Amino acid sequence: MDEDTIILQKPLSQLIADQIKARIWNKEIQFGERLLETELAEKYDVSRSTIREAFKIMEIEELVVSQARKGTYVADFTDQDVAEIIELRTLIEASAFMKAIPRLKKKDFQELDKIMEHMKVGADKKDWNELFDLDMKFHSYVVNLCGNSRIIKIYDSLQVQIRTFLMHLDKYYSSHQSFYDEHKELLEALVSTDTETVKERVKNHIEYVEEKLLGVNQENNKLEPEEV
Amino acid sequence: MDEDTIILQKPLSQLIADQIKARIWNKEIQFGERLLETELAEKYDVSRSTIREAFKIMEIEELVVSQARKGTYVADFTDQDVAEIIELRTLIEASAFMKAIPRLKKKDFQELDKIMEHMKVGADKKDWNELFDLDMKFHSYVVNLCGNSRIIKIYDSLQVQIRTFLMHLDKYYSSHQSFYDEHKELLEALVSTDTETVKERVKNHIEYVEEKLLGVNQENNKLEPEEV
DNA sequence: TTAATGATGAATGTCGACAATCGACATAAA
DNA sequence: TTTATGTCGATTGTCGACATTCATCATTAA
Repeated sequence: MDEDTIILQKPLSQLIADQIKARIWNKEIQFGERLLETELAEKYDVSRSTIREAFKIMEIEELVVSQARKGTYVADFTDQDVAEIIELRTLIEASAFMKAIPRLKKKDFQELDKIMEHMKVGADKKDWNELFDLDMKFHSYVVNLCGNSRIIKIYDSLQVQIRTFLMHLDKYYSSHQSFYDEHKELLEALVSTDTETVKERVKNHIEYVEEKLLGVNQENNKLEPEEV
Repeated sequence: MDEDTIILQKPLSQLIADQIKARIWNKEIQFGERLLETELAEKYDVSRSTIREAFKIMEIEELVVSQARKGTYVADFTDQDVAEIIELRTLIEASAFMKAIPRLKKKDFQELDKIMEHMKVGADKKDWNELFDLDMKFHSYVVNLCGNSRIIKIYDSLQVQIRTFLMHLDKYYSSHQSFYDEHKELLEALVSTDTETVKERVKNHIEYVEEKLLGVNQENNKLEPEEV
């Protein structure tokens, strides 16, 4: 272990789960890779029980999959998985955004504006990592206003999954600037408070992520790939 | 424990989770009740580790909620929770049904017809328990055709939750016969394969469950309550 | 050569015990 | 009486060890 500070209050298993999650994001652990209880227990200097609990936590977040007596594996995001996640996200987010519209107060727009300012900086710095963080913040902020804790929970889980497979791509079919512009348009739709406009823009926005970031449906797409 | 047959192949923790779930359905365990690891370990004659694992399994199904160092509690379905679950179900099911329509084959309709026949028998016997089982089968069958494993998973979890709080009501604002009729109409809509018709009927159907079974929005409802 | 069988090591499932923490009650101070 | 503090039992968190199951590979028979 890097540190042995005595923080606690959170269970060790939760901390371990966070560490493993970070490792996956950093590509130190690959998709589909098997996670061995014994090995990780030794690595983090904790017991196997603790690792097991950490696995369960990550299983709830759908970051790992475990089969009885077959072991625990990091989720493997095939094209099929990505398509499923995006379909579900579209469904959930379009609905949540529409429910959020009438609840948007002045201070909410101020908050969203602030995120957009940071995103502008991130775009100038061409920092995808920061842009993705702000992207998550932006969308989560609106979805959190929908008032349905179960929808919010599912959405959070989807965000983690999306973030995870985005981190594992080695190039994106979009510029940092247009990523910013996309969110700017989405915000303008929200300001209009017109449900149909918002619904359309959310769907377009997610389509954008699918096509321009992931590069799927490239046969219909003439853009030149940009390096990250 | 009732039996000590040596089945296995499934982890003990999974079997324990099933048993506890059954106990909740049978009202032997109340909503919001605290589940003590020690007590259950003794009751089922297993170690606390096993009970802990069972809790995690139920947590994934959202049947229990656990807070670090505060314990694990059976989910408490407040009116707010029920509203959230139904909202989510409407969203998910309407979408899944529409995606399922073009995939419905002859043998699928035969299967659904068979379920309806059983439901007719259940309605004649005025057996809510059986009707609810068949209701779950009917809806799950169609949703399973949608092709998105994540949507199916969420739907399964919702079914379990709905089934759970339905079992805890002591009366329903609907007759067994009209429960059957509702599904008959839903099936006819599917046969028509018209997306808009199906979408409408799914929403009406879930509204029906909400109003006629749960008795919410009774101010707009002149029906006399029927005993179970 | 191929398929079936059996032995061996590795990994998961389960266990009981100890450690850390929480909640409730009793006691004391204001 | 009310609030604060300290003790103690109860409960969860973590641990290391044993039991069971799985996967691999060598061996053997066809």
